[in-house]
Amino acid sequence: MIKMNKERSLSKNQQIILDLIDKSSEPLKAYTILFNVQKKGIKAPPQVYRALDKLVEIGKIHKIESKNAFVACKNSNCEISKATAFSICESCEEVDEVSDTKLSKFLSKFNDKKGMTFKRFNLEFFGLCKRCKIK
Amino acid sequence: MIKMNKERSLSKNQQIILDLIDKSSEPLKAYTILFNVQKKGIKAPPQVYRALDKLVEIGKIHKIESKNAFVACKNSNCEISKATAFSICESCEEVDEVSDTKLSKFLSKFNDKKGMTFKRFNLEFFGLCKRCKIK
DNA sequence: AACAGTATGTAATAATATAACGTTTTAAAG
DNA sequence: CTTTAAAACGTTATATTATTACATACTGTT
Repeated sequence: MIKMNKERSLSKNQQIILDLIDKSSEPLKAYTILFNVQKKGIKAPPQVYRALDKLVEIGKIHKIESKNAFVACKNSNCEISKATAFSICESCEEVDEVSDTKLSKFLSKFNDKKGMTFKRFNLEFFGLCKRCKIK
Repeated sequence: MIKMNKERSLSKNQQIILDLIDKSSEPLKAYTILFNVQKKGIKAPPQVYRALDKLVEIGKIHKIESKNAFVACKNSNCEISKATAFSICESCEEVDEVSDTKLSKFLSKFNDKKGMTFKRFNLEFFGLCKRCKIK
């Protein structure tokens, strides 16, 4: 395995699965991933879930909780994702990562009244995308 | 003229399940609910999921997406929940509904760069609660 | 009473995720 | 180069979460 600069080198299964998610235009579910990588030798759910867990952990992908599906991180230098926001069209199901400095600053600075310390947040917006509004 | 808050009357199963969630101090999962209401005649998953769907729809409960669990809405007059935020302790698993005017205003006003119109959002903060920080 | 909409009960099954095991590979230190 | 510990792997089985499908019953109008 070739070790790149500061880049963490992914294992074989992790790379196969990241490649698949990366080139997908939509969030992929674990079993969709499984079916699509069986020809590459990944045959069982734990192999997929383990790679997904790791990829999430190192910030290469994010889980869309409301859909149990995974998307590649668009912020190429995002290593550990602690501030994620997504827009989800309820009509066409398109999902996009929202990257807005004001938003992430506001939420990262947000302080709980009850004294909790936040390490991480996940925000999901639902609505209609430009195209679906017209229809 | 008095404008009545059109109270929706809940069905039997909906009421049983709402009561259970309401008096719970923690988010409840669908099958935990099922086991706890079997003595009341609710015997199968679809009965639980149908009631949950309806209760979510009318804003009586919220789903904590990252936990596949349900909590009662604390805003007693919240009819249709379109702006939800929760704090989740990663140590003790305590979940609280965050109600902060600034936060909900900021997020409700948030405009997507890509022209999406948002109807609703769900925000989940993760961290350590007061008590767990001390330990 | 007739109708539409909502809710119910039930069986079967689909979809999502993890446990538990032993083995192999990797990276780094001696 | 060998040792070693951590990480990743492969495999089987099973746990957990959620839905489909269909028949029946209840509720509130007209």
